[in-house]
Amino acid sequence: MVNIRDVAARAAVAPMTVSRVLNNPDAVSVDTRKRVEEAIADLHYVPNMVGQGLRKRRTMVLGLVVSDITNPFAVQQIQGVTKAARAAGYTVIFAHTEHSADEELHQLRSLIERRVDGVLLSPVYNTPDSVEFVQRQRRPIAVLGYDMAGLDVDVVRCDTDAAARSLTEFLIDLGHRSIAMLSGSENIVTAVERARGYTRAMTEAGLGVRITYGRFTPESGYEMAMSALRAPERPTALVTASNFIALGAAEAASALGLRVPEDLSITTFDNARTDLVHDPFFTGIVQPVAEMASAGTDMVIERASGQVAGPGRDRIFPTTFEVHRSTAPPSREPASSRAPSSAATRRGHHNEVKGSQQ
Amino acid sequence: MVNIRDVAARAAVAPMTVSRVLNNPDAVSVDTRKRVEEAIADLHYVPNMVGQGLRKRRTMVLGLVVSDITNPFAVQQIQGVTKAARAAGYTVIFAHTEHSADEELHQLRSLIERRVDGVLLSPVYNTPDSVEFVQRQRRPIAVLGYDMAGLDVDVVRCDTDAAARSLTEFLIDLGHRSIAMLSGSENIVTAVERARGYTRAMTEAGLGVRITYGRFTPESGYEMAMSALRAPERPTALVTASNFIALGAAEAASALGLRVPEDLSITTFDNARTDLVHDPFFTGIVQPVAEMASAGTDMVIERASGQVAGPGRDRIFPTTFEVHRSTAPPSREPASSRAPSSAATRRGHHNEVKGSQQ
DNA sequence: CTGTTAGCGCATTCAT
DNA sequence: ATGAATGCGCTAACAG
Repeated sequence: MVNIRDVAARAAVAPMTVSRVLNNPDAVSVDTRKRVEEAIADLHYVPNMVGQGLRKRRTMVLGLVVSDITNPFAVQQIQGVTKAARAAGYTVIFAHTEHSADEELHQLRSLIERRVDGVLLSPVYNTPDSVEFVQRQRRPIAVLGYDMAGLDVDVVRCDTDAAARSLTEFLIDLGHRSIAMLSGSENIVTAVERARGYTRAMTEAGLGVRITYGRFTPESGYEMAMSALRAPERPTALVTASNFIALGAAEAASALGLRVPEDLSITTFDNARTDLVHDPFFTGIVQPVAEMASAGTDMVIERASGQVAGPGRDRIFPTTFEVHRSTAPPSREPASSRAPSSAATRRGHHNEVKGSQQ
Repeated sequence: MVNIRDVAARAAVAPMTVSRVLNNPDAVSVDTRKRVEEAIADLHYVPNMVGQGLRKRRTMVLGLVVSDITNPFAVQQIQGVTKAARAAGYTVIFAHTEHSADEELHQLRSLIERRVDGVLLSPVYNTPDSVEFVQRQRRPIAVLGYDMAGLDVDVVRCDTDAAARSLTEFLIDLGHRSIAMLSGSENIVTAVERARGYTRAMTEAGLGVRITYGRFTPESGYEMAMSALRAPERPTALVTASNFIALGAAEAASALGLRVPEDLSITTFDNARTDLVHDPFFTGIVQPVAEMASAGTDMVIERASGQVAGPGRDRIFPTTFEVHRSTAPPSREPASSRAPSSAATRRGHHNEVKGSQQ
C-alpha cells in the first residue's frame, strides 16, 4: 500500500512534511500543503495508524468486553461505548465472553496484545483477576455494571440493592405478603445483589423470603415460576431479576391460568427503555445503560489521554422505577390480608413513572 | 510496557530467540525455550501486535460495519462474524452507521487506517462506493445481505425476491385476493427487492398491487397498516418487509378491532429464529443470518491469508418459510372469493415449517 | 540452534 | 518553514 514516502516523493517534499500536513497543517506553508494534499488525493493515500501507533504509543482503539450479546442490555452498552468513543476519535474492538470467566481473560489478553488505549469491561463475575490483569499492563479500564470490592478502578453502576428494595417495597405497599424472588445464576453478582435487596425489604417487613436462583433466560424464568407458583402457599407477586426471567414467568402464569396482574403481580429489572416499546407491560427498574456505558468510556479516555490520574472513581447512576400493567393489589381470597391504604393511592396509576432514586 | 528486548535480556538470549519461542517454538532448544518462557512469565510480557503488524503487514483484525445495531439482525451478524473470526485468531473492530451512507464511508476509512486485514460490510445501499473504496486499498471485503450489481466482490445473501414471492403466493393460495405490501425505505435495496417479489407474485396471479414504503420500525408499520386498513377496499392480508413492521401492523390491526389471523393475515421477513422465541406468532421468512455472517467472514479470511484469490463469489443461502399463527384463509364477508382447495390442506398446520427454498 | 542486520510506517527531536 | 536522523516493537532473511 502507498505510504508516507510515496506521497512525499510525489509532492517533492520530505516525509516529515507530509506528516505535518496530516497532524499539524498550520505548520506548513499554504503552497506545499496544497501540493501534499494533491499527492494524497492522487495516490488515495490513507495514513497507516499501525505505524503511527507504534511511534506514538497510542492506537486510538478501545476494547469493549461484554458477557452476552444476545441481551438487549449489551446492545445498549455497545451503543453507549461506540458513541462516546467515536466522539473522541477512537474505534472500538468488540468482544463477548458468553458468561465465561476464562474467555473474559482470554479476550482481555487479546485486547492488550493489540495495545488498545483502554478497556470497557462488563464483567462476568466481580473477581479481581480481569481488572488486575489489565491494570498490570498499565491500561486504563472501567467496569460497567457493579462494584469491584476494594479494587482501585473506575466503576459505573446503579444502586441495584436499593432498586431491588424499592421493587419489593412497592409490592408490599400494594398489599402483597407472599412475594417470591426469581433470580439469575448465583455466580453472577447482579443476581445476588438483586436477591439481597429483596431479602432486606422482606425481612424488614417481617415477611418470609423465597428465592430461586436460575439463569437470566425466559426458559429459566418459566421453570422457576412454574415451581414457585405450584408451591403450597402460592405467592401473589414475583420479583424477577431480569426482563428475560419476567417474560418466562408471565408465560408460566398464563400456562397455569393465572392472570397478570389480577392473580399475580410481576416486577422486573432490566426493563427495556420505554421509548423503545410501544406499550410497556412490566412494572420494573430501568437503568440508563447507554448513558452509563458512555460515561465509562469517557472515564477511560480521560485516563488514556492523561487528562485524569489518581484513584478509581465510583459513579452511581440513578435508576427509574416505572409502573406499568403487570402489578396490582392482591386479590382477596388467597392473600392473608387486605390491600393497605398506601396501595390504594397507587391503584390505577398505570404507566406512571415513579421517578428516579439515588 | 515490557518489550521483547526486556525479555531477551532477562533470558540472556537475542530478541530473535524470544520471537521464535512465540511464533515457532520448535525451532528453539528445550532449554532456552524454558528460560525464555520463564522470563515471559516473570515480566508479564504480552507481545505487541502493533509492532508485529507493522512488520508482518497483518494486523489480525477484521472490521465489521453494520447499519443498525438495534436490529436483532445486526446482533446475529455480530455473533456470526466474531465466532468465525475468533476461530481463526482474528479480533473484530465493530462499527455501525445508523443507515447513513456517509457514515459508512467514514467508518470504512477508519478501518483502513487501522489496516484491518479484511472487512465485512452489511451495507446501507448497494451503491458501489463503499466496496470500491475498500478494494482500492487492496483489502478483502465481503458484503452481507444483497447483491452488488456488477461488482467483483464476495457476497453472502439470500434469494429475497423468491422469498417474497413465496410469502405472497402462500397468501394467494390461502384464498386472499386483496393483499397489501408494507415495506421499508425506498432507498434500501432489501425494501425494494421484497416489494418486487410481492409485485411479481401478485401480477402473475392477476391481482392488484398495493405497496407502501415507510421505514423498518414498528411505528412506521403501525402507520402504514393504519392507512392500508382504512382504505376503501380493506386488504385481508399483509406482506411486511420486516419483523418490526409486522409488529406495528399487528398493533394497528388490534387498534382497529381486527383479529389476526381471523380478520387479517400478516406475513413477514426477518423473523426471529424459532429457537429464540417461546411461541412464535408470525408466519414468515427466516434467514440464517449468523451462518451467513460466518461464511462471509471465512471468505474474507481466506483472501486475507492468501488461500483464495480470483473473482468474487456469490453465495446464496436458503431461507426457511415458517408457518405460524398470523395467517389463515380470509373470512367470508369481505373477501371476493372462497378459500381454494390448496389452502384447505394448509389450514390448521400451525407452527409447521414449510421448508427451505433455493 | 542462535544471533545480526535491516526495515515495516510513522513522528519526535534537533538542525537548518 | 522544511528536512535528516533516529527509534517505536517486531520479524524476514541471512550468517554462523
